[in-house]
Amino acid sequence: MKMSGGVEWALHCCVVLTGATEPVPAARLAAFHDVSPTYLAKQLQALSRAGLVRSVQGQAGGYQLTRDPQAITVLDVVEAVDGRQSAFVCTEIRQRGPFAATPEQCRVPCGIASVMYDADRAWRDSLRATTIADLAGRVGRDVGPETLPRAREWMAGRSG
Amino acid sequence: MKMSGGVEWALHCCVVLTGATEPVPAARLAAFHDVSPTYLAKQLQALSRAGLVRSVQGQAGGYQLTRDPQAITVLDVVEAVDGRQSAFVCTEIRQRGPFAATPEQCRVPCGIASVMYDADRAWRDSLRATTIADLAGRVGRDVGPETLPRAREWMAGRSG
DNA sequence: TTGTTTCCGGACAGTCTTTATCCGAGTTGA
DNA sequence: TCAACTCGGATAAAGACTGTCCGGAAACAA
Ligand code: SF4
Ligand code: SF4
Repeated sequence: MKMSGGVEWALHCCVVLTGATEPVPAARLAAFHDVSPTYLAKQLQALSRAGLVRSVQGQAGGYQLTRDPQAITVLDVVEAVDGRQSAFVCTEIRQRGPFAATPEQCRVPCGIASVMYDADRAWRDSLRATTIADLAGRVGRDVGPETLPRAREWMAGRSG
Repeated sequence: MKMSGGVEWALHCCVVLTGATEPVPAARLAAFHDVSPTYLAKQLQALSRAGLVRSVQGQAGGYQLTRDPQAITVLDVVEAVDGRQSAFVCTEIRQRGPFAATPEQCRVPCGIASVMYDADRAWRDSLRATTIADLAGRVGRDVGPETLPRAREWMAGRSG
């Protein structure tokens, strides 16, 4: 029951991209967070596949958000990186053993699976309620008002 | 983001133990579900450590619930087997890189972590809303009214 | 055109958690 | 007393996650 650590990286990258006006290279994002550049690239590719960020190739290329930060939820990022399926996977053990249920009795998910899926839905609903814009606003408030412009400037610059 | 498969086994065992009047050996429970006896034993040990079931040793030993099934929630079982900590673990990457936050700024969890913890709380609340008794009732309804007494009889018997 | 910068995708080790198994300690019942 | 049966924790095998690498393709500048 452990979520992929890359989710945290991806969320941080999305927040940082909120304040960027030009495409930001993956290497720059990795240097900003001091994490493995190659592994972060993998997470960014997942985001790109999900359509959350657009990848611009070429000399001034990099990544940028495809839509308004207000239209991207935390759930979108989590599902893009960590997968879309429920944490609970039913092994259908009720169809095994001496008192196995018949396949016709297993048309509908049993009570155990239902409870698990309901909980998973509640989890996802909670994540869907917050957008990247909300996160960016809160992070900006936490870190102080003068840091964000400096970070934005560092992103645009050549070396840091 | 995958939950331990043993959670499903443990929940099934708790439901089965609902209708047992004497201690049921782990081997019997394993045979009932046709799963690895030794590995199931490990899950039962976790349940025992959490105080959900009582282990009776000796010749007629086995496992039995410690309290009323109505007083055991699904969350209790999940936390006993799969652990009690949140799926999201913060790596504190905000303290790394050229724009690292100072430790005094990191007294409180940031917005990203807060959202994750809130979602985790919603998940746990949802699991806490259902008890083992509810599950047993629903499973009994799904599987038909005549199966449960037969299963109970099989549990008490010697071989089968 | 040519060269540089950048992303993309898959193939490849290292590391950690999950899965599965074994044998000894302890208890019950005869 | 004795024997049989049980749980319990320590011990290997398997798989998933983490991290790395390289060749290819696309865009831009000279
Ligand atoms: S009873 Fe529910 S949890 Fe168990 S195998 Fe069937 S669907 Fe899965
Ligand atoms: S900003 Fe939040 S998620 Fe990121 S390292 Fe800090 S506490 Fe963790």
